[in-house]
Amino acid sequence: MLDKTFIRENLDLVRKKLAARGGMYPLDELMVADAEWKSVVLRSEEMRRQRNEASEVIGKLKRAGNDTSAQQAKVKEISAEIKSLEENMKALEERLNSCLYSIPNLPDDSVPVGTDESANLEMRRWGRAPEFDFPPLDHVDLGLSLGILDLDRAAKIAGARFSLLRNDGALMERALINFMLDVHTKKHGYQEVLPPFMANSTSLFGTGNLPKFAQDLFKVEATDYYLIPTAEVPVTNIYQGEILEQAELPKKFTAYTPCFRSEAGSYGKDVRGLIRQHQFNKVELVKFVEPSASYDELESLTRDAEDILQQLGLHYRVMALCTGDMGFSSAKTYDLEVWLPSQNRFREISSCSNFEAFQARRANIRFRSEDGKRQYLHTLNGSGVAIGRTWLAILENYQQRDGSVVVPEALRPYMGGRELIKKQ
RNA sequence: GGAGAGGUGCUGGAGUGGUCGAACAGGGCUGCCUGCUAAGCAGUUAUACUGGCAAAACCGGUAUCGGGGGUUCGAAUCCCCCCCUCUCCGCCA
Repeated sequence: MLDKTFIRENLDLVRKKLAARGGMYPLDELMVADAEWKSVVLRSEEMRRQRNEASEVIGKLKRAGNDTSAQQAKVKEISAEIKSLEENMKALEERLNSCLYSIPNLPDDSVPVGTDESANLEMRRWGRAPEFDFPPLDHVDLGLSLGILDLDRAAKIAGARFSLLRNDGALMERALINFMLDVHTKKHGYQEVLPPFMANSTSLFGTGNLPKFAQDLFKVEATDYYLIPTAEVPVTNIYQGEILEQAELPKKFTAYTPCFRSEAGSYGKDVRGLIRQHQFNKVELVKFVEPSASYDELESLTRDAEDILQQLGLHYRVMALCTGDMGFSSAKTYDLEVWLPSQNRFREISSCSNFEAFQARRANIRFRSEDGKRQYLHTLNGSGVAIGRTWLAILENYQQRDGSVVVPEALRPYMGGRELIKKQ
């Protein structure tokens, strides 16, 4: 959510930056509603002032034993008018908020301008694609033949876009979770948290998932609970409504959670395999930082996520998303894309974003600066990294001619020293 | 799920219809005092929106005592609904 006052005072800039994102946003409607709202507020405040004054007089007269029925009748009228003004105000507020809530964050000046992913900018690349002297299989064929992946049974249990891992497949998934958490806590200094896997609508509003993206979420019927689409939601909301001290910043958290996404609107996309699932595991990184530090923190957060891929020896590149390809709440996003031999291209495995104060304003997360002033802090997060996609990337990149898969060295201590996954 | 207790400012904690943005204490800040420390004395100490202003300072207004609604001329205080915390019972991994 943007600051209403900022929009009002920088309308041209806001218009320009939103144009870079593409899409239509109700800026003019917002301004009109805001002006109307203001005039109604002014009137209702004036009426309240009158009521307060008159009521005080009545109190005094009554204590002196005077009759006050005439004054009371008058105040009653005032109250009636206030009530109608308030109804008007509420309607305007709703209109104003629905505009405000539908406007995305403004892209940072350093974000490349463009309408779709073709305008994303490659920042750097690490490692090299493995070369095979045999036709490489994709992770589905590998996983099925190794007996570590069972999609038919998963479909029976739940449906399409679910998976069942078995034996070393399940073990490797668990190993990846532990490996990533260890790296982020021990090497990168993040505090590990294990949050609820469901969150209420207030929390989802705070991160910007609601109200606009309700269709992407699974909601638990007859409750206000949603399955979290990412750990970003519960972890960012840890400090919802709080005021932190400047000295405690930055605060850095890492969390493992499963993630649940309806994937509405992605019918026919990535239907094969584990790339796009209704449920997947992820280790997330979340930071609460001072505004002046947030872009440096985005760089280091991205490096922290990259470190995982480097330790696993997976070839990847870092993309700066362009204005048209960024998520709703983000001011700047780097995607990490890992090499997938079966597709002969890079696929997203992590997304690292600086939200500036966009989420902090929605979730009301502030900090007290050294001069005692309260202001919104900046939030960031990034996948550190997606477990499911790492799992399949390892299968594809480390496959052998005989269909077995070499376990990356960094992962072996987490798999009882196992060096190779063979047919089970 | 049943019964009960409670949710007030940075903290503790008063306050059962008007003079309450809220006693009192603690903490914080400013000044005085002081060889140093401790103590003492005086003052000060919320947030949001909004009017005056180009802006800040400042002055004024409105709102805020878990959230929402109601009663009333007037609500922290009365009534209703909801949320959260605690205790006991039931159920349960």
